[in-house]
Amino acid sequence: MHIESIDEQLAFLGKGSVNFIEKAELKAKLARSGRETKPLTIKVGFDPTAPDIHLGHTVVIRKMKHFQQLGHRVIFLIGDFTGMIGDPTGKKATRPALTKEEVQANAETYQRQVFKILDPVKTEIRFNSEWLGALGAEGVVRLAAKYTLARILERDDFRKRYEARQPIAIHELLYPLAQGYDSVALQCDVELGGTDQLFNLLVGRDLMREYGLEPQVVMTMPLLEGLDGVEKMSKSLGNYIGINEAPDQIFGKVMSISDDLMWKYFTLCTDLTPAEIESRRADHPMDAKRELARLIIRDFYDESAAETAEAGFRRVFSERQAPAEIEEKTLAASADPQLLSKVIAAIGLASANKEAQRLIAQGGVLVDDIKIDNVKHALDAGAGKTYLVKVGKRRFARITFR
RNA sequence: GGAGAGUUGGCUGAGCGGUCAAAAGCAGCAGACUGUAAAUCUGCCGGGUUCGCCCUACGGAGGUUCAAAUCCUCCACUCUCCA
Repeated sequence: MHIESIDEQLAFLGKGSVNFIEKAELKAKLARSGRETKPLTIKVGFDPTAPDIHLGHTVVIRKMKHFQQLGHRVIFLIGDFTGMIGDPTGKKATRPALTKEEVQANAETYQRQVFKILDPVKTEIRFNSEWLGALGAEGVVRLAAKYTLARILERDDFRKRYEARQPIAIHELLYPLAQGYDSVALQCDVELGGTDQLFNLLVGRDLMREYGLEPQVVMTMPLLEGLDGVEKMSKSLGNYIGINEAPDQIFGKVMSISDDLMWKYFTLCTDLTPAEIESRRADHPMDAKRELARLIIRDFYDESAAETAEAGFRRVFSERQAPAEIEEKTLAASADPQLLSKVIAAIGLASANKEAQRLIAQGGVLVDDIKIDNVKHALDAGAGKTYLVKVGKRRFARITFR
């Protein structure tokens, strides 16, 4: 991709961003890069412990791609050293240190997923233990000497935890410094991150100045709310759309986000221009959302996968039919009838017998398309008997007694 | 080293001897409605059960009591103040 004017490049790169510090500096860097035909170095850090990439991660990764499209060099930095600290924005401060093998395995998982979006040729994968590990105790002390406690406590979550009398371990204070030092070591031109990373990214600027380098430009991207529409998308909250998930799963999950939130997904999870997104607002919300789901699936699979997923969705939810492929389950046959609730629990359509009873009582269970609301309903479990069981709107199984 | 405060279900957060499987909110699940797994409304939301009850649960271990999330002792962890 080639965009002639630097102002157009700036607009392209800035799409969707929240903080952009300083735009003028990036403009100068872009101009110089063009003059000297020397690509800029863009860094983004990733946690080595969670190699399952979801749509939330792709917001920043997509931005990395935009820089690549303009010919710049992107560093996918795996924070194997900082991972020992664990970014304190989370609740759990300290995480177990990973072994070299685990880090390596996670890195490979990352690569498999991340190259669905990024250009492998223009991507460099690095590990920050390379330079942070080499720092040693003395180096850490020297690095720590470059910052003050007051400045560290400017960070919002540190300040809040401090004021709320919540524990802050000393090593957590080193996290921003370590991350900032990454920028020094790599001599970054730009660092990208979520808005929650703003402080850490700015520390990188400060440290680069301290080390006599041109400070990096900092750009932050909004955090993407998950399926619940409230919390940030994360694996631990279970409100995520994983890029490795099956297309029909992705389709259904996208359709479950609220009409309001859909526009944010359009902005952050597709490459449509702001004008193109605006024009979608005239569409029926359901049609717009279907297109969004297709676009997202196409990024990670292809057009035909997107179409198949959409057809499956229409079949199950619009037409209320059983999906084309249904999981087959086999249970041991018995001369005695088997309680439906126990059967449902046994094949995993409910977590427990109690839960299955609840679902039946609430009218959420269909056997062979007939609603069963009697908790004591039992199935004839003779050999060869087979049933199509539907629990809720989207859990199906075909059970056969053998 | 001393003095005090605190630790409740996935999360936030009430309860402070029985009526507590534990208020409320969030998240989750189901139903109705629909335009979709949107929105809204309603219900459910530890497990087992011969549906009588039984078991597990309020940081951990003991104890007092007919009865403890609630009282006592010790332990662990966190915070505050003093030194």
